[in-house]
Amino acid sequence: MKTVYVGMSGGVDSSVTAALLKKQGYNVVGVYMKNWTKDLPGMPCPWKEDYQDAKRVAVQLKIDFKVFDFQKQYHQKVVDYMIAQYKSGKTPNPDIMCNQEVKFKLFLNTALEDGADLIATGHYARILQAPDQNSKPSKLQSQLHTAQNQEKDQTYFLYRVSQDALSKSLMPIGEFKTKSEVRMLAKKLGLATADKKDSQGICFVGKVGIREFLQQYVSTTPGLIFDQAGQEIGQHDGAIFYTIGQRHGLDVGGGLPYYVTGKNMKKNEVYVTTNLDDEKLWSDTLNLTDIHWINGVPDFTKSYSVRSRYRAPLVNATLQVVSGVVKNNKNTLQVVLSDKIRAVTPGQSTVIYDGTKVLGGGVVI
RNA sequence: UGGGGCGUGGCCAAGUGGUAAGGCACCAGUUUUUGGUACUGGCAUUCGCAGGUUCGAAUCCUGCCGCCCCAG
Repeated sequence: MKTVYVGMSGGVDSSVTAALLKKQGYNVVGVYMKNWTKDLPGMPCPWKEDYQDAKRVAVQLKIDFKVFDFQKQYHQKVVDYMIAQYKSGKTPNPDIMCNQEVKFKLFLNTALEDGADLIATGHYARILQAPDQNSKPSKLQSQLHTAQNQEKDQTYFLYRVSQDALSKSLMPIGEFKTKSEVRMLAKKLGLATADKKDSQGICFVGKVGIREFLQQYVSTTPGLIFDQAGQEIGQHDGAIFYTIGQRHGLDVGGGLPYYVTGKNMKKNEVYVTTNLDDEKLWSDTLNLTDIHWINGVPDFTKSYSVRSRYRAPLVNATLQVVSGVVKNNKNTLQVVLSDKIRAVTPGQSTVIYDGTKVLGGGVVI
């Protein structure tokens, strides 16, 4: 009997994951990852409640339950990264980093050392064993595929997970076509979390305003806001708080809404436009760095589809290596899109798909 | 101090006798395991101030205050 450690967040999805695997005959151990416990202004940390919900479900399922305390590492790998990125004017995606570093590295390794054969999470994504096209006596490889539920697909957050980690992971929720099916099953099993509201905001931290969060760690000074004509139209309280495409929070009114088109961290200036068609807001080429390929470098002569923010529609694209050979490293990859997309933002990730298969992706420069 | 114009919620702005449109911003909620976007709702008992006319005025009259433009 294989032992699987299930990351239980206290939500429905991971609760059902644990229940399903138990039913399938695994020796299931529930694990609550204690990554963040700090209250923030306007957002008390939900960890205690989440922990209790996870524990409650573990008791209902009669499975072992453990707590892994990763607070220190979460802070180093996710929070520090996030703050550093914001300071440099980028808009990072902490949850992608969390999956890469915490869930599918630290949690995986800790679980394996603790006696696990596999880990599992409640992600809406599928891990499929399929033949490696490139190997001669085609061996099986672990691939990441989009969830059956296209609406909830979470592969966007998972493109940085390694193939090796995938080979030791299970994501049974990816087979569900709708969220309500997951909920119904949870209800049928009588799980305590069946009706718990979906969580939002930064994973583990909760639904904090990014502004309140950053204010805990950086000091800011007011700066100027300029419109598309170069006219000064107002003041902001720190360029770090603003991101491309953003509309609210500028506190400047007039006739039309203002959208952020860019910013200069050094001058502490924010640039905006009232024109939704402004070319600064739309682009059909993206340059990516920090490329990560799950199953190796793909065929650049083919065309793929691409997603540059969570839940955004897929856009057809071709890939071009700008410098050097693109492996899992720092070379630049240019992505040419078939259609323009709005508000491409440095620091955010773009994920590349071949049908339902996730090839990998990179971070927008 | 000759001529002309204007003053409506934080901003822009309809409304010129019948009892305050709309947009932006802001706030709240919805959607969303990042940021952001989008959507829904809320938001002036009151129209620079003071009098007057009228059944009734932000809308007409008078005075005052403030701002802008053209003159000289």
